[in-house]
Amino acid sequence: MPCVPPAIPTDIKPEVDQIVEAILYLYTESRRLTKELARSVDLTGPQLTVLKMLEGVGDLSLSELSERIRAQNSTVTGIIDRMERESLVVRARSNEDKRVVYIKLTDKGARIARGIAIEPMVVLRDALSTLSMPEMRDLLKILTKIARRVQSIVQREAAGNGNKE
Amino acid sequence: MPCVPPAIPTDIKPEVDQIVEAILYLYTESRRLTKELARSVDLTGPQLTVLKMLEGVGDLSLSELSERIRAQNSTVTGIIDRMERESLVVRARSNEDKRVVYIKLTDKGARIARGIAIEPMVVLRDALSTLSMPEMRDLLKILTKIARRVQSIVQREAAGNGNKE
DNA sequence: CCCTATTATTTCGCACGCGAAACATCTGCC
DNA sequence: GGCAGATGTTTCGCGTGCGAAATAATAGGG
Repeated sequence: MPCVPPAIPTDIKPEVDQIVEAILYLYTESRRLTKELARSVDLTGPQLTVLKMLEGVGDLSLSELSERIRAQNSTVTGIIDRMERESLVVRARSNEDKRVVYIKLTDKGARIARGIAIEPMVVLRDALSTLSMPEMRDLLKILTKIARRVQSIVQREAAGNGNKE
Repeated sequence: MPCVPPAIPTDIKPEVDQIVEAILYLYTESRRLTKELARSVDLTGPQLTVLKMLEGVGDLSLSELSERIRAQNSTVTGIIDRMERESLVVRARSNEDKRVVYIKLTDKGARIARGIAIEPMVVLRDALSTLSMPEMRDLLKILTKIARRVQSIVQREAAGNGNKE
């Protein structure tokens, strides 16, 4: 029989399940809606995210972009390929370091970005903004706590995989 | 400047952003980790989810399954194709209604499901279970509130698209 | 200066994930 | 009984999304 370290205590299981369920719902539904809205301006969800990101913070290298939208480089390469095909962005090789590629909005891309009122995860944002300030702070505090805990687990995991001498 | 109907009030924007950021982090990181763990038993993330679901609630039609794992039928068809290829599940046409297909675990599938201690979204579950009971209740209450709000927006959206005559 | 390790990006193969259209079956209504 | 519309599933095409390997360029030690 395999080793089973964590195993969630049964007395809190229902609450945990419900919370997970709620987070899954919020994430998938918001994502779906955003995608649908993006489609009305001929963009995909990730493309909208990239467009808005570049509009907000300016040119980014492909790695910086991947990190910010939480995707692998190989994924972003594909997204940028398709956006370049649509003339929404261009790739510009850096002069200082010829390995890095900067992604820049074209005029067309910038124009479209300006014209779009849709932010990624709109529905979630709208729903959140109906909360009272104390609720919002409570929520943020608890989520931050969970995130820190997840982060520590992730790091431990990563370390475990790395040290395979 | 274009018309921007919803536009989140600027005074709460930073909080909203941080909350969205946190939820995105929790979701993507948990998903990634689960996928990685699933890989150690030669399953993908969705396949693990399906396996555990069938183990927990028994046979399901393809539609029921899609609904429960929050995916389109066409997506689940593909997942089941691959799982059938690996002899983890079988399709069984219903006798009462020959349109519906029941997905059943094979012996092999059931055995593997029993042997796996990994639940979908493990990391998130583990992190959640470190919260105090009041924190958990607060969190659930607020998330439920948000989810209801999202749901009402989604429904309004759906109605708007349906009535197109 | 050169060789090696590192870093940035791309390529490849595969598994989702979706919407639209096709297909099969069922239901109700005549 | 027959047919029109509804329902369950699959097919198709396309866009992510990932990890591993390939490629290109830089940095650092000798």
